[in-house]
Amino acid sequence: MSVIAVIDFETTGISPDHGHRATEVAIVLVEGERVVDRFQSLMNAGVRIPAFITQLTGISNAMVAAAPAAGEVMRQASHFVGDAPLVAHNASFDRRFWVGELGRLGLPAPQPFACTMLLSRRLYPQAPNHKLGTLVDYHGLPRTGAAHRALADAEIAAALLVRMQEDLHQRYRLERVDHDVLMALQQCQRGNLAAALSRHVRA
DNA sequence: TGCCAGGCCCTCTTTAGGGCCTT
Repeated sequence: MSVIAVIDFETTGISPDHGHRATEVAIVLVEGERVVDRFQSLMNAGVRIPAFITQLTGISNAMVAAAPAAGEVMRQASHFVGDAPLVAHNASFDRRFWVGELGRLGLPAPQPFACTMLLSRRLYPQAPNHKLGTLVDYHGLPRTGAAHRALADAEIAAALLVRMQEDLHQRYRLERVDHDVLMALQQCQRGNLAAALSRHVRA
């Protein structure tokens, strides 16, 4: 059974192109409907954390100063993910930091990204909104830690992914819900889910 | 101190604009 890596970054801002850096990364490996492994670390990128980010995440300059260097952590994260495809909530954000931080080390970032926010918009258009915190309550998913910390958010995104896999399996009688199915669903037009998934339906 | 983005999606659209989502 294929493994999917669910990733979440905490950062100093929203744009690596403007010098913002990662402060924490967490990765949860999901196999089928089970979490089989976890990776989490603060990292020191040598930049100051704005006060409002500390207020949001609880991650302070002192915490990051005592953490391993960003390069060391990202090498470990890259090794941990390996060839597994990635999933994140609002993946365009985490993908930029994944590519940006690995790029600083001269490391490739070839993994395809699927996005639980885009998938949620497809699957649950009736949800109040598609923020991670809202979807936790909407689906009654367990909270495993403080929001806006990397591991807690990655665990929640992984639980959301499993819930989506279960719903896809039931709604569309899919043989298996792997990363290819998620990408097909993500890229299809709204209201056209069944057609997009037809080649994955059990005979 | 306050600001800095980008991809997706919807609609009073497509020769555009604005909301959502992430930190």
